[in-house]
Amino acid sequence: MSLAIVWLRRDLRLADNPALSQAAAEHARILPVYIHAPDEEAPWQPGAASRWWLHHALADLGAQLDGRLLMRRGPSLEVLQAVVAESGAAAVYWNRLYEPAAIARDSEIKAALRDAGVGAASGNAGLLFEPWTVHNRQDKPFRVFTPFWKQLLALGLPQRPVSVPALDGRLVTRTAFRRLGGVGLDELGLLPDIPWDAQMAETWHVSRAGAEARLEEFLETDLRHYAHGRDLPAKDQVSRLSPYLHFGQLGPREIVAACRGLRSSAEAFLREIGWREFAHHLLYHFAHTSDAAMDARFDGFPWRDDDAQLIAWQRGQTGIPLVDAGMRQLWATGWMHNRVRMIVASFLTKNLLLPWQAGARWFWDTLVDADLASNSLGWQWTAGCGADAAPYFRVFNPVLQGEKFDKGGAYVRHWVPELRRLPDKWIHQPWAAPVEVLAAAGVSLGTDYPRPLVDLKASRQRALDAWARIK
DNA sequence: TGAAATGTTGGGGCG
DNA sequence: ACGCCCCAACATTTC
Repeated sequence: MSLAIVWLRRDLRLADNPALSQAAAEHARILPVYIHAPDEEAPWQPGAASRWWLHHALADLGAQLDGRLLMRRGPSLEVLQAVVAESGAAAVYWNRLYEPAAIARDSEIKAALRDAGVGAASGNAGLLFEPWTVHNRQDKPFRVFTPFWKQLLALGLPQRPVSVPALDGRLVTRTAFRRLGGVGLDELGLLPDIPWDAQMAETWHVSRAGAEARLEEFLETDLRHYAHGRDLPAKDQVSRLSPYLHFGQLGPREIVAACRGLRSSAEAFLREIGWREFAHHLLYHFAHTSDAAMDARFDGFPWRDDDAQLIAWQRGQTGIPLVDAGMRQLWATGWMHNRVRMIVASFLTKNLLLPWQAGARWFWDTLVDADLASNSLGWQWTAGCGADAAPYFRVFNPVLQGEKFDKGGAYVRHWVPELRRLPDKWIHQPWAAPVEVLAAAGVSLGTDYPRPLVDLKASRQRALDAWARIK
């Protein structure tokens, strides 16, 4: 009976999984394998929040596989070759990753396996379209989102996920599984040494069931108000599906399929799935953009270097309530509302004039949905140096953004409780409040809550002047 | 998927 | 009744 290895990476689901389905179609037995090879992910090794998520996602997938998910650690190729030898597998199946380093590694592995006479096949579980299949009339990759998205719609979004293979009696036998050994999930060291994850566990259900429940709830309740509601961080009428998508507990085809029949109300939401797709296509075609600006003029941009201010931003101690609220939500839950992501990113890159890469790195280390393509695009977009980016002079004013999108300050009050007794009028700019108002609210600036790191008006002007020097 | 500066308009107070 | 000024309110331009 022929046996196939299914090498799982960021496609941690049984449904809509081409590698798994193809392996099951072509072989009598399936051996699912996860390989922990942190060295191969440098310099973008997942941060602590991502590792926390991965741990629970693997635990859940292992349970779905009836305890038969083989885990090993070590260089991917060596491990695969060893498992092939030990199990007598005829072939290895996986779903493609699209980061430059992963592509290089996987190509080598595919070639090496085939050289050794082992079958190797890869499928697509992560994207709606393969990046090399989408191009404009000049046969070049798109650099602007809207025409890119129109093209995807014209091509027709894939509407049908791949069905779940019947795995009954198809998994590697328990005896064979035990003989293969492998390491326990806890031995991968993905969980934090100190228990900072209490609020994370309260916030997230890291499982396939959690992903399905979240998708269903979002489509039933939040989608109706999504076009406007997604702008209100206190209401949080957003999908919160990004971490599930990153680890492949849910696939984009499944989301498109779930939106069928909701056509018009789902339009704005599907557009966001389009941005995710755009990000992956961009990083595929412009491999340097995780580290360097797409707009080469920014190579000479006068970014500042200020560790104290960077740390204040990271810790949510900038003295700008909406910025601090966002940074604290990120630290506590591994996630931040998207509107607030734009605001904190604008503040870092424009008001503080600190490099977008520093912000991207912090997000990388702290987000449960940290994704190299989406993160790079988002930061370059805000910094004004990316493809189809916001113009550099578009500077968010966190006070006005707060008054527009967090009217009443519920979001700020939740994450910056030391300001909760301030009246609405001053909640987004405590530094401007009369002393008696501050006293009545029990706030002493500089003691209970920092004074603003920079003056918003002056720092905005400083950013515009810096931009004038490179344009 | 901005904000601020600048320009225009129109109503009302007033001489 | 009329012209003038002020100033919201809104529109347009600029960064």
